[in-house]
Amino acid sequence: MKITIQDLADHLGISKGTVSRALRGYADVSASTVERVQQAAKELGYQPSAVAQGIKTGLARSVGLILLPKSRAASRPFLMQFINGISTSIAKHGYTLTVATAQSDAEMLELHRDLFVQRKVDGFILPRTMHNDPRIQILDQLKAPLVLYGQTENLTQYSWFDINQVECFRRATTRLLDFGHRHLAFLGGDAPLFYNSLRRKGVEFSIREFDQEEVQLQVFENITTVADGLECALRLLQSSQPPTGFLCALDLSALGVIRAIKQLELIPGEHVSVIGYEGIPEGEFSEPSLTTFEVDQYEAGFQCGVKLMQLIHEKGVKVAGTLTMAVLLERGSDGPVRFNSSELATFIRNRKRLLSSHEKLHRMTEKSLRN
Amino acid sequence: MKITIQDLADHLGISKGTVSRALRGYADVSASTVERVQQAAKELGYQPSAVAQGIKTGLARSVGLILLPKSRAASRPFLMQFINGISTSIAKHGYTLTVATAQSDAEMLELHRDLFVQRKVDGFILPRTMHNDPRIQILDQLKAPLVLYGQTENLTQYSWFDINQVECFRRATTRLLDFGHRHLAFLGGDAPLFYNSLRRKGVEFSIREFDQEEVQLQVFENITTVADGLECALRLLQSSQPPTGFLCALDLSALGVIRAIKQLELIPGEHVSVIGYEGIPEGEFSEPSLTTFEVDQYEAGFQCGVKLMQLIHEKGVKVAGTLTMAVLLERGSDGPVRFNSSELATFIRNRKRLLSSHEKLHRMTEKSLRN
DNA sequence: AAATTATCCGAAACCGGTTTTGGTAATTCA
DNA sequence: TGAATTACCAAAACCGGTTTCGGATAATTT
Repeated sequence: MKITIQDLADHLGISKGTVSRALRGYADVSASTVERVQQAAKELGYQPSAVAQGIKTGLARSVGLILLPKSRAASRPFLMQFINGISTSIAKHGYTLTVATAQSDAEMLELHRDLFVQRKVDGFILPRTMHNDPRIQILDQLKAPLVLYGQTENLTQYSWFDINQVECFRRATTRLLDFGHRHLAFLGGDAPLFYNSLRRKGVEFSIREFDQEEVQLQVFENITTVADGLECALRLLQSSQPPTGFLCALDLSALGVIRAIKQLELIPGEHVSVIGYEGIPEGEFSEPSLTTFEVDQYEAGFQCGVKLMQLIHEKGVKVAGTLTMAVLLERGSDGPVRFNSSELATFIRNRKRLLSSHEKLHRMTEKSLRN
Repeated sequence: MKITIQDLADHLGISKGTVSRALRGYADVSASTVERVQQAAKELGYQPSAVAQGIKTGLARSVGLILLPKSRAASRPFLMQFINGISTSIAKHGYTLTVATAQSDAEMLELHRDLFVQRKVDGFILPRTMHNDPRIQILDQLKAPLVLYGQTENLTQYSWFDINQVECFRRATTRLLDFGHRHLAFLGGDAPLFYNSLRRKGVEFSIREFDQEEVQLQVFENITTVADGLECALRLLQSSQPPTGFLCALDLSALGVIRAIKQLELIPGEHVSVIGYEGIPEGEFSEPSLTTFEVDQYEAGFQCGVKLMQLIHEKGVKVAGTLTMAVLLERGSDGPVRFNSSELATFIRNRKRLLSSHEKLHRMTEKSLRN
């Protein structure tokens, strides 16, 4: 059924070794033979079996990406373009992407080991790096090539790609400070993941740089969904010292904050400012649209793929990290401070008290409009 | 470095053939030898190379899934759980998932052929089936096992899995008709994809079933994003015969419709009803929350994986299709009709005229509240 | 014209497994 | 006790490629 190199050799009346050397571009094959072989290969639709090639070369020509779908909220938006980027860059080397999912941390580690030991993949891309990432320890032991998407401890030993998240959050924070905000809240994401400390560090760095004792910062962690952000912001805004500016580690939580602000009948971007991070599509359609840093996930995947190909093919290549910037999308969810924290607290309290009468009024105008 | 079957055989002082037969469970190996081999394999961490196995068995033990990221909007939400489902079901057979992306339709076809001819995958899962899907033609030619996620022409020849979308949209439509709606709009999705005709068929079926000449249906196609839905609904609602009920092939467009309704200062679920399909997370957090059919993408992927494993392993197995239902999430975006189409048109016209004065009034109350 | 060197290709070894074949020793049966 | 099985395993063939080795022929040099 499927045509093999032997079939091709028989068809041409030459040995299969010569066919192989012709197709691999060895010098000791005459130009005319190379021509004939290539021609026949195309005609008969011959392509060497990757499996058979792999046995001699020791390479599976595949790259592993293992996902943990339980952390659904955070990994959903970035996935498609990230996969696209990896796939596109490694395709140039004849590589494909092997994607597997694990239901637990333990299973994830096993999967990494098994996939490499069984030679189903030649290396890994590790997204969502953790503090003292256990995946790295295992793969180091196996001497498996790996590229990190994100940073971690002992970075000089690895190839990695990341957005300069410290700088992003430094800029975001400085932006709010320049707008006159003095009471800020940082809603962090998944605590065990390395990105979280980086983003927080950026916020703290900016405040220290600002050199003002008067700045108040409240820090929270594990705010990863819209619901989390909504709940957290509702609570904070109704406290006695509400923040007037929210720095959110994730767009999803920022959308929740915006929702909370609107629920309290305040105007996001006027009464309270919000800045997110990641650039998910929903942010564009939110009202007001979300000011955020847009991360190019395609590019991230692409670069990770390039680095992994280097590690696998260019022996003795030095590992290297790359840090790029995300683009700040200045949209509608932030702006100059209108109230300071105390004024905001009063405003919210009053508004709350008047809410019932306001509702009545609103219903009245509604009724009058209908008729 | 990596331990081979020969290493293991040498270590045990037996031939590699016996090691292989012991591990593969052949009967002509003594129980004690099997025991010794398994023990040693575990101790030395030996796992057979999938590449080397594949050369003799002819199987790569991988399944192909090729994505077209340009159709970003529609494929984004379902991806993660779908991949998870496939990966989980095929893992039981030692299979992994090979994911590749194509930038064009032509490249997609090439990729299918190449991956199979190079024996990088043993079969394919084809999501987002099209009318006269060209992928199927190519794979049929190669006699490549395939499973469709979705339906198409000549279905009896293939294994497939799908949601009964005709029934979903029949129910959705009947629901709106029962609510008293008589002017409906169907916002279809990607026209070349097969699902689109199915969903439309469900709508038309319900209306025919209802046996009323008085029902008005407007049909649109290629409404695939929030922006599309917003634009289309804005236009329709401001026409002389606006629909009071929207049936959306995709949640994303339904969210756009909701936005349009709110932009016209109408209340979704009261003045105008909207029903979506797919059950994306955003629908839960929309205001009002979106009435929609929740599709279990994990289950879909899982079943596709199961069917493909059957095709590959159980020779002579009959192809089979499976049709399941999605769950209707009765949420806030639909309800009993308040105005008929003409009344709604008048209402919208009046409201528009009064909008400026309303705005003034609103700003006044706003000001009064602030002080 | 003989010696040397290039050119080109067939033959064979090899990669790491699986599967078949065949032979020896132990067991069962007559 | 001898013949026929049976149990077990080593050896070898094989899968479809790659790569090494060596030899034949043609081209060049002396």
